Amino acid sequence: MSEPRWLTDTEQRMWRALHSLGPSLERVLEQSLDADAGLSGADFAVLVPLSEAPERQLRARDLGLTMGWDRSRLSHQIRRMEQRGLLVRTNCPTDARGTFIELTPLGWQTIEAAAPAHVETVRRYVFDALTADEVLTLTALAEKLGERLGKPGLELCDGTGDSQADDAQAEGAQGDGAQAEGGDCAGSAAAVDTAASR
Amino acid sequence: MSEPRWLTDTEQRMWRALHSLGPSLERVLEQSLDADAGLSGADFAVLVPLSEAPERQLRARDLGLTMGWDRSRLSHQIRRMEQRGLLVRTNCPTDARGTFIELTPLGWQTIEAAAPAHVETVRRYVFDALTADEVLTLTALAEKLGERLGKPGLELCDGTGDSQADDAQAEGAQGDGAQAEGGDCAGSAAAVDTAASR
DNA sequence: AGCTGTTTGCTGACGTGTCAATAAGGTATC
DNA sequence: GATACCTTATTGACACGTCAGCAAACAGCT
Repeated sequence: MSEPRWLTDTEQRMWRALHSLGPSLERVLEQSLDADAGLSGADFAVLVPLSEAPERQLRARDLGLTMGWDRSRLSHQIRRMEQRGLLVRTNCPTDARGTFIELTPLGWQTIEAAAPAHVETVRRYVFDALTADEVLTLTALAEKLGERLGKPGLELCDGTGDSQADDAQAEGAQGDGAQAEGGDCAGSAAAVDTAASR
Repeated sequence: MSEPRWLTDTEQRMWRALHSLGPSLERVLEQSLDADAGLSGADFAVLVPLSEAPERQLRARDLGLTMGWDRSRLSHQIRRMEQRGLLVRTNCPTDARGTFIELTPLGWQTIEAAAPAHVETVRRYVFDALTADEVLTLTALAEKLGERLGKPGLELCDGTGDSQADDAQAEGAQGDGAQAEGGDCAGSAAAVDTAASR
């Protein structure tokens, strides 16, 4: 095993910013969603596809596929939401295994009331900070990364390709190892990801 | 209340890509971290600051501030990790309320072994897909958004300083911990605009 | 028909994060 | 030194997501 390709200062800075972005975004959205409509992010995520579906109902299978959710997770979530009266479960006539999830009037009313505040939050915290060009740029970058991350087993694909990545900057940024005896690894760990939290 | 400022198609596309990025990233990191070292993201997040600290120990308070974690969450996490032998708790001599969290040899060995694979994962899934210019661009955008979204956990974060800046790296840890995933509302992206149209 | 494998959905157990309450040590003020 | 208040850390109850396991229903095949 060769020496790990530790991150440069520049890379580290990007990594921290990028890695902390998800939780920050999530935190803000979840909070305002709950404050405005008494919904969790998961609640909202379920309500949206249902509200868009014809008859405001979907098979549990399709709902799960749409959201990329586990069947188990969806089942638990649906059960809780059904108890709160946001939706109901009905039998699927064509497939006895299936279950239809249908929005109740309360569920519809709830998401209808929540949407304006939600979009306003998204605007205020995201789009109001970006120019039109930046939106396009960020779209391209996010989609590129998302595509790569989406493929679970993408271990050895880069060999062939155009890994144009570069390594302009030298590394060796790990200075800090000094204080820790011996192990320069302390620095290395930090180099990867001080903000490794999830 | 005026008409909500619904998202355009272009904005919606960016929103979807951006909003799904966090969960995707987390999923990949968590998975490989667990496969390579038997650690969760939270485990790793705790180990990193400890491994960098002098004497490899920190007060629970400081550790919590560094990561932007709740006291309660930290206490639970520390208890579990102590049971696994990764760290130990000792009394703080100067403040009887305090608790020192200290890395055990096993804990040190664990993170030392985990770091190389972790940084390799980050490279493969993120940096290998980006050019040097893109890294700079993404850094700027992510930092701009992150700033607006507020510091995830850390009160003192980068803006204010604090940083023990030994060397290049350092700089306050951007906590981020905050809450765990929760819904990755890919759908919510849609909702922001779709529910709007009607 | 029977056999086999897959799909669909549910459940219980478990790990983790959040919240409220608790306790105890410190600090300020009178 | 007694009072009130803040800080620090822990705990238990609860909500949520993941996992393994289950059962019923479908589909394909002989």
